Amino acid sequence: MSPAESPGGLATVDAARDALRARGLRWTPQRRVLVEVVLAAHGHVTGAELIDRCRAIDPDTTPSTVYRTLDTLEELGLVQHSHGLDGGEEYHTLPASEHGHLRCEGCGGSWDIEASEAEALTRALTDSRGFTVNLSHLTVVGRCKGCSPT
Amino acid sequence: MSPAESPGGLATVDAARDALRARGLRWTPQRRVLVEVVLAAHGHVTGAELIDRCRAIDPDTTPSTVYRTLDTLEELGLVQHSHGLDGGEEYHTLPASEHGHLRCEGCGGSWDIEASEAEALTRALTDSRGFTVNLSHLTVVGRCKGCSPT
DNA sequence: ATTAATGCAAACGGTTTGCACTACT
DNA sequence: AGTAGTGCAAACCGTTTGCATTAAT
Repeated sequence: MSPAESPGGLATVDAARDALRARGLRWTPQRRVLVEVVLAAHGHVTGAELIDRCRAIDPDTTPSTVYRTLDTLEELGLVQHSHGLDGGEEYHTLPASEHGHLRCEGCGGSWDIEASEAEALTRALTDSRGFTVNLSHLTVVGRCKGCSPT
Repeated sequence: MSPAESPGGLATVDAARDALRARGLRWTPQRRVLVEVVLAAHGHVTGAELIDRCRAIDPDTTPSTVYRTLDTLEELGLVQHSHGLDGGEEYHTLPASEHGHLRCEGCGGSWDIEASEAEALTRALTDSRGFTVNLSHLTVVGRCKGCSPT
């Protein structure tokens, strides 16, 4: 058995390799590069960004391979995507705890919103409408302290 | 003077015409069509959608004109855009009150979130981080009552 | 040997641009 | 007459696809 059943996140390169192989999928150099890049980013990155960073490691990186692998990783629950300020897709590793994102329109900064922080909202919506919030898809846009409207 | 100073929203075709002319901008047939369509939609519509609906009225509608006019209308504060489930741009008229959106991943349904409903969240973020939420850019994704995970 | 995955190149969809022309004021 | 706005066509960007080839198992 593995050291510990990961709660779903992409914790290490080895975990990704194991997860893929466990499903009869293959572990390739290209996938290794992408997984490394995704892990190193531990934030929110667009597909195009990921391609660039992969190319920094392997200049021969191909878009189709990256996108296809991202799809695969998402199916395995190792990464997830949401949408950024410009509406573009953004990928991020699935961390131990589900969380939302905070984006500043001024500086472009990004922070996590913990479940506890969003609880007031999620509970309000559940109570009043029976609506279940997908926290990891939640992006709150606005202005951070430093970029506040004077 | 106008009947009533609109609080910013796009209420009628005439209001749009007046707002444009007040800035030395022009009122054209194409703009009239788009404004009619946007008003009729009173929901969230993508740019592509708007183009289609405009074409239903005027088959000669051109994408560039629509997008350019949407930009103009947004500058005037008559419409605003946010992002949908797929990350695509969605336009909507600026209603009297600022509000967020609720989107169901299951059925694609869309509802408004009133300021009061989101207040718990906005206040929490303001208090703890000095972050000012842009409510009209807020889209909460999840599952509605009917589409709830069994 | 099997078949998953890659690389290429082309297509895609929505949006944006440059430029000459049109038409609102 | 003056200039904002239009229409066209081409470019753009990130993403997706088909297909023949390569390589992990």
